[in-house]
Amino acid sequence: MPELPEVETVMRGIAPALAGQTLVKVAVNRAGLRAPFPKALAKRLTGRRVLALSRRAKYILIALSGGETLVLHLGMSGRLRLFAADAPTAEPHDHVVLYTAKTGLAFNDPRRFGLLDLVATEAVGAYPPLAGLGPEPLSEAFDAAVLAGALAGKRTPIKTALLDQRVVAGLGNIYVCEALFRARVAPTRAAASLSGRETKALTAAVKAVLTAAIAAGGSSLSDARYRRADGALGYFQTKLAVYDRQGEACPRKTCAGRIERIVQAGRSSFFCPVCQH
DNA sequence: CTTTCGTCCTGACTGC
DNA sequence: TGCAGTCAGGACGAAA
Repeated sequence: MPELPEVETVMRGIAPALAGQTLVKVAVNRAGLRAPFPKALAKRLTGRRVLALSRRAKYILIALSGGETLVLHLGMSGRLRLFAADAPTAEPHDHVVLYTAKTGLAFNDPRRFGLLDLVATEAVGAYPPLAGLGPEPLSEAFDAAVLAGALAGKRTPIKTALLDQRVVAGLGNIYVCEALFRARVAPTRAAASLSGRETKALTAAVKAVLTAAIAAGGSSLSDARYRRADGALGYFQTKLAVYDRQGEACPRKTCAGRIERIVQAGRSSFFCPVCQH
């Protein structure tokens, strides 16, 4: 569900409430999500100070005193909900709740595809889910030459290639569709077939759409599962050009096309067959 | 090696 | 109203 802009928004939302605070209690309501929680997680975390929060790809990293870092992934349906400690709330699927003196932070995830793990801070980069990730799309490490290199020799469709977190980290189904639309590249194109010009346009489109989405607080689609940590909805969904808009007119004013939906690698792709080539 | 496919799980929506 | 079927923002492991 959440992609890079949503994860970034959530991380920024919880950082002020956690950074510098001490964890006074950790409630574990369920043994594990995608991976089992470290044994006795609750006890090991109590008394730790939160040093800093950051994001890598779709992972939120919460660095703690004691040389360990909480690695958190929201999966498809994960949500972090911040509440005041003197007005606690509980909802179904609150799997883990972190408490500071002032606030509680619930990790809620109905589908349980999310991940919460505790890793040695110095080894976070080598932690298997993070180890093979490609460049951060908003960093200077991601440019047209790097993308071209990652796509070289790939026969898979460009849509599928961009979902591969080893190529570029943090994109998901929504923003891949949106970036391809902005770059006017058809999702069915073989990854290695893009011209230098197209690769350049695609790199710029990825950066632009992610930046705009972060500014809007992410996208909250119709099921409204994604929320900011304070409960507010993102509003970038109103600006999506193609995602979930099959049948609608292409938003390019000079284009007479209609948005189509196809399935690639088991995932929906939305695009304009007229102006994306 | 690369690429596709099924699977993990719940909830929301569609159509009969 | 009920119920079966479909689909979902992700990621992994097995299989080809």
